[in-house]
Amino acid sequence: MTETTTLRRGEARERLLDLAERTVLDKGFGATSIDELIAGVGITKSAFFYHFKDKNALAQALIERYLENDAAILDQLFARGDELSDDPLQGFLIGLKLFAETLADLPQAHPGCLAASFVYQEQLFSADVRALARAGAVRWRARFRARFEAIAARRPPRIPVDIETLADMATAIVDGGITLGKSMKDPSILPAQVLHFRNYVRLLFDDV
Amino acid sequence: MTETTTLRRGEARERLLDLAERTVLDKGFGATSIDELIAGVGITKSAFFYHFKDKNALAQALIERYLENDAAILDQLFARGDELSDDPLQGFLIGLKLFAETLADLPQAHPGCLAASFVYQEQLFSADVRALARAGAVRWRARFRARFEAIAARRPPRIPVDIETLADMATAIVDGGITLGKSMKDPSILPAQVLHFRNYVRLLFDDV
DNA sequence: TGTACATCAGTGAACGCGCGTTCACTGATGTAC
DNA sequence: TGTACATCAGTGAACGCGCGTTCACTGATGTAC
Repeated sequence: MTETTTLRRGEARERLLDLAERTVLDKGFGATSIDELIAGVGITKSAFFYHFKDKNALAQALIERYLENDAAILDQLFARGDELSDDPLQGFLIGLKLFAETLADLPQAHPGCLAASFVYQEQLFSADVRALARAGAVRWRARFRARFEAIAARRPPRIPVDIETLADMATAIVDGGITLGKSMKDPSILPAQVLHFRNYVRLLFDDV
Repeated sequence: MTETTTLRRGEARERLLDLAERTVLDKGFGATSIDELIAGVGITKSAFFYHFKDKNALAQALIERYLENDAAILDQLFARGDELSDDPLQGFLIGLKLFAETLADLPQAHPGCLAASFVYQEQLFSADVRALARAGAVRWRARFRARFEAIAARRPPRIPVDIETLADMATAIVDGGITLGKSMKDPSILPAQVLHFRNYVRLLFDDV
């Protein structure tokens, strides 16, 4: 496969991003060298610098793509949940279940959370990239917060809870589940954690 | 402060570990150079290699020390919880509250989870170090699993849950809470997440 | 339809720097008798 | 208490390699007229 095949327009860039994402999740951004990326894609180093002005620009493109992608997935799953129930709580519980199932159906373990992997390498990145990574967490918070406010407006929780930190729990449990699953090399950990979070929401807001 | 002061026996090694831990949590193991560590401690590079046969030996010492340390803290807090109540559930709930308070009282944000930071840099470490990091998660699982089994033996949970994944939830929420807190630069996130986990345990096993 | 030009997607060679690691050597401290 | 020796905790200089980055240049593709 050292064979050089001609790439379609824009394809080299996509391939660089794909390979970089996998590699960064595997060994971190700092340990991912431009040399190994270009070797994997089959272009020269100068071609890399044609697509990205420096290594930080790669990080930026990587995280933008990652955040857009997971926002789209969550939008889709929770929209489907709301199609199946008019009640905001039930729709949300369905969405969470769909999310857990989606994660469980992934052929191999979820490769990792790119944003989380950046958190532990902060000093490697420019301020823009760090701001972008933080914006990811802020978006998750806003998404779940809005939902929990709608749920709590209909029915108060069984015990008093703070809505914002409850929203953050979604982020924390997904990130923690990914990390633990990666550490234990057990792909079933992440979906199981999502279902525990779902249980907690049920116990808080549902009659059970 | 470039002043060279004589170090007590074994002190240079400790200082290397202290500085290395902070630096690794800040920017990752790969991005932490031996040069900056020795500059910070005030010894030469050769002295570093006197204390650690190579950089991986530093990683090994770092994670061993970290795991011992957090096991000791948890032992102490949950032992105190059990002193204050004979019921395994109540003792555990007290322990979790003490844990959240301890985290909240830290002067600055919890600097990070060393084991988690290693997960995203796997390829940098020898197999021994990777095994050691994984052993940390296994120990947390065993600790919480034993406790939940004792709790469930007295009183069944309100809804059926798997004990092992519930035990893992402690690890996931702490790790996720640390990462999110670090990302948002908000030290209150981690203790709040621990308290949500505590709520979940209460809702599962307590009359509320 | 043909031609001129702009843009796209690269090539190839060189660069300097920082990194982890090695090696021969050394002064201070601790221990045995 | 004195001396011999071992161990501890380093020093200083050199190493080669891989890294990200720069620069001048180029062939293929797309667009305007």
